[in-house]
Amino acid sequence: MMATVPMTVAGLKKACSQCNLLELCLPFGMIDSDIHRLDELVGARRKIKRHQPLYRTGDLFEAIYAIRIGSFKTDVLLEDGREQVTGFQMTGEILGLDGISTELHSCNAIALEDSEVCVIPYAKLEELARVIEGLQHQFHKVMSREIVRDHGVMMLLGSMRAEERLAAFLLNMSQRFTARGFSASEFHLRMTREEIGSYLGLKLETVSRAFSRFQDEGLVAVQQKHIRILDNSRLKKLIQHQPSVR
Amino acid sequence: MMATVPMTVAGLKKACSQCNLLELCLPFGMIDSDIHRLDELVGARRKIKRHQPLYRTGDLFEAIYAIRIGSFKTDVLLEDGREQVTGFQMTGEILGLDGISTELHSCNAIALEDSEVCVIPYAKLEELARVIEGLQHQFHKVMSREIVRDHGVMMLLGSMRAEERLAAFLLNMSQRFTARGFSASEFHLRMTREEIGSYLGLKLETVSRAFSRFQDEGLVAVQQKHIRILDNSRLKKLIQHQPSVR
DNA sequence: TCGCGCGGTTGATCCATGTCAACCAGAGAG
DNA sequence: CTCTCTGGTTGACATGGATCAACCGCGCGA
Repeated sequence: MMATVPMTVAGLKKACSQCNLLELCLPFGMIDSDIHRLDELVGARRKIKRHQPLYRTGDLFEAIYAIRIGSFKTDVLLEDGREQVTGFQMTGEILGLDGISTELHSCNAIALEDSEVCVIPYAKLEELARVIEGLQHQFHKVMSREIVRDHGVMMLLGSMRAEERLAAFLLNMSQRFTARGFSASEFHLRMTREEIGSYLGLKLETVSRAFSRFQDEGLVAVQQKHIRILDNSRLKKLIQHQPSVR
Repeated sequence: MMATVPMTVAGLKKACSQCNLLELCLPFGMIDSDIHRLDELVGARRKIKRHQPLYRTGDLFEAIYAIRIGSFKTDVLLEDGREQVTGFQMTGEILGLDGISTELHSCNAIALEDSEVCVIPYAKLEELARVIEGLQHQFHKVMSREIVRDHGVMMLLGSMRAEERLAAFLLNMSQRFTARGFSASEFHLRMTREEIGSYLGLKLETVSRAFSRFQDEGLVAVQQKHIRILDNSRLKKLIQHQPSVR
């Protein structure tokens, strides 16, 4: 059983230019001729089984990863066992940026379902970014977007109440599913209540109760991991309506 | 009254190579000959008065900034007035990375005291990064470090209790003062209790009470914004000792 | 097909932190 | 030197979410 499945060179030569995730992934916004030059960038593909790590805290950093199939969570563990989920990633999104700063990964990336990633050797990426302006710029955008996203999560964790957090989470998921051509109003969550809770800074019971309340209020229909958003606009209002009128 | 104070070309030509913040700032780790080439990068310097913004949410992104003198906070505002401080920045640290992704700044950067920054035009930075490998790499490291730092804050906000958060905050400040050649155990905070609270996801009263409790316990001596750390190791233990033994 | 176990839901109670309010101290203005 | 204002401290009380515990039901393996 190999965890890593290198592909033939022939199979890889067309990695990016033929990929249907182009719109979401690193090559976004690049001109066609440059995208063809990207094909040499992707070193291999790697399949990761559900619950298996793509990388772990402390692993040597050598590559970043673009998700082709499936989804992941990233988390940070404290010595005493506490876990903080720092993000959920879906197809087209980039994993591993945390490793650049120290050459060691600073979090764990765990597959939420059987998944597959493109391995992008970091040295080669830097090299190519020096000659393909579009790649350089897009890569910087991807990192910056991650920083902005993190600020959003801080906002969530620092200033919002439980139901606001869950509403924001659902709307964010919905928006990302939409961007991938799936339904905005009906989707399947790949993570457990506990993982959602860890991400949102809540206990799983609180997440569960918030789901139930949303259901009672007719905002969403919840059946385990299957979510149907019934009242998008009321959900949106929930987020930025101050709770106490003072 | 000009907010922006462009310097003479002569004054700028030596911007980075003569700067004593070299060890902390963008040029870190670069070889001497490259650092000299950096001198052309810094476009101007800008002085910012206490409480004034370096940039605001929605401002067009054109440059990143390296802090020469002083300190800043960055924050995100919600429509209903809630504020989340996303970070405090000191000399040598880089501001503005949030703007790359959308070409618009996505947070406010406010001076906590009279400060001065080096303006680094982003277009020029990308251009130089394509020819100076060391600059490219260091720039990526800076962005990655920001992402890792953000994950740490999420950990704080998502999984730690009030006193743990404050302890982590104090230790982080101490470590950063040390890196700048100041005392590790005695320093002056530039931000208010409310700003600390916003950063840590707490109300100012809770911050104040935690300070008082630390003082009672002999961990630190607090006099308004002046902090003296008396028992570093006990402070450290506070962070990762699970509170409930179950 | 049945039984087991994990993930999810719900209820009762507790507690950390928020809220509201009073007061205090130092800094800056007149 | 005093007044005032802003930031900080402290106390009393309220509450959102955590904790603990019971139970439920779906999916998987035997």
